[in-house]
Amino acid sequence: MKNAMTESSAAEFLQRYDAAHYEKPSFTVDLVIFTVRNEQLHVLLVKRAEHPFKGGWALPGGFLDPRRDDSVDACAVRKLVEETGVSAPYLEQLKTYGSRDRDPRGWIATTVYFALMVSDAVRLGGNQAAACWAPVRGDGVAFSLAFDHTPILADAVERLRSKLEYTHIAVHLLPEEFTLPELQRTYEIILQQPLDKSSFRRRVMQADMLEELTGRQRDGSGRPAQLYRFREYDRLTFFPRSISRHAR
Amino acid sequence: MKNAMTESSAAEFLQRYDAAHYEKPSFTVDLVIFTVRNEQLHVLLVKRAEHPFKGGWALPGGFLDPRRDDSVDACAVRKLVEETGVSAPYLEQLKTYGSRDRDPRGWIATTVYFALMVSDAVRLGGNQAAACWAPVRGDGVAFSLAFDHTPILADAVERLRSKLEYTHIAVHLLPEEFTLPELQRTYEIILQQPLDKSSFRRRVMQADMLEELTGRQRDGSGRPAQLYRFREYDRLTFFPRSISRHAR
DNA sequence: CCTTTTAGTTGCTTTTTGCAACTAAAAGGC
DNA sequence: GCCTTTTAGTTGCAAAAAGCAACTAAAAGG
Repeated sequence: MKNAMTESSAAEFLQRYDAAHYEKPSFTVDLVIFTVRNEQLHVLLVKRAEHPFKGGWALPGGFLDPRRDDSVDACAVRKLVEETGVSAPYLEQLKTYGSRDRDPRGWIATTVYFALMVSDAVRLGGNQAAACWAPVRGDGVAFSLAFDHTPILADAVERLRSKLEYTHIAVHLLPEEFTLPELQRTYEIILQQPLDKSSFRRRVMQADMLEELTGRQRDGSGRPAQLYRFREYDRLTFFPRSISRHAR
Repeated sequence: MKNAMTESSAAEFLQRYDAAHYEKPSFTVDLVIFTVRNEQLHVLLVKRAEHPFKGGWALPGGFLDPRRDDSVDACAVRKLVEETGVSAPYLEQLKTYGSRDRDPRGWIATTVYFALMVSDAVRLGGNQAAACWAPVRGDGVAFSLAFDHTPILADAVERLRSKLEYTHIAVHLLPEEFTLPELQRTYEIILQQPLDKSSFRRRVMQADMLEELTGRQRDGSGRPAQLYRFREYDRLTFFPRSISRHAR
């Protein structure tokens, strides 16, 4: 685009670049994978097979490999598949944490993603490591985690609750077909407060995001519930107003 | 904490770690610095002094230096001061972008922060490089930017608008003392739509975040306006409902 | 066929918002 | 001085939205 001289000096610069490169921090990607089972929010943890924190529980993740991973997002997807066998749930970048002290191996930055999935869909331990679903109480799990994973998990839980207030993401915690009472229960479990049935239904129906599966119902111990499917799995839609504030 | 054998094997592991380390991507921190001046949202851009994209406009930023920077956040603060001379405005992490292609020098990840500041407070060009405030129209600036900075800027603008909908962050674009019409104007400029005066004031006053500076007023061409100060500069508070949706 | 259980609706009250008209306090022209 | 213009700030009411509770609906089980 520019003249020949600029082009050649750019080429020279790039050639010399390797020699002059900055000292680099290490770079990892970690995952906070949420699911709801047994009426409780759970997070996926793995037992560390190596030092540091060998034998301790941690968020799944690991080093980004510039040869295999085309991008940070691709690395997150790769680790998600390795860990759960699931390829396309809801996956969103949370935040990047990096400092000199957070890992005894040195200056390491980690980009953390959070994922939502249906617990049945997951096949644990594909990565050879011991893994478990740990119930989330308050803003974390009952036991301590490796590295700075406890505050990271707390951030993820806060983000999840906050996004639940004004978006539809909870549908990603349910199978493709679900009922309105199931969806409401999911919100209640994560927000930790009961919601009014009629207000909840009004809100969801007005958002016009659900498609009624005509004639399909789910049986239970009472009247069968109508099944629905989420209309646009990719687009994230917003409620004009937060969902709790005035719970019942 | 564990037994001696575990301790010694951990020490050994850490000693051997350097040899076995992964190939690392390079790591930079970039800034999207917003201000409002002349009734328009502006973003700070710098002219690149070196290849690649030498002479082109880009978001300010650069390589993280593990020897100087204790953390990614600290690196962002350092670059903010280098670029603007301002140390403590509103600074929030936006997102991390990283891939093989986004920079001709190779696999580089960048963590992008976005900052809000009062335009008068800024002293440009402390970093020797040419810098300018570029007006934001729609979701970006009128000319093309280096690297993938155009979509990054679009993400930042979207995040700014979205946060304005349900938080108080606009106060950080104004000097410490400001009037309600000034605050409303700031919202209108960024959201690109007129807001109803009475609804706006009700909303802000109910949030109870402003402190009236009794007896202090700002003169203009009409009735003088009451001056206020934001009460809690650190805490971010939420409106229970988004601000636009039904504009006037 | 009566009770229990859960789903789903309806109607009314309360709260919140949108809107427009109103008052208030200054400046400037005449 | 007073009238017009300009911008700040308030008030009152209609419309919309949400909370709440009582209602109907559809199944299962004894």
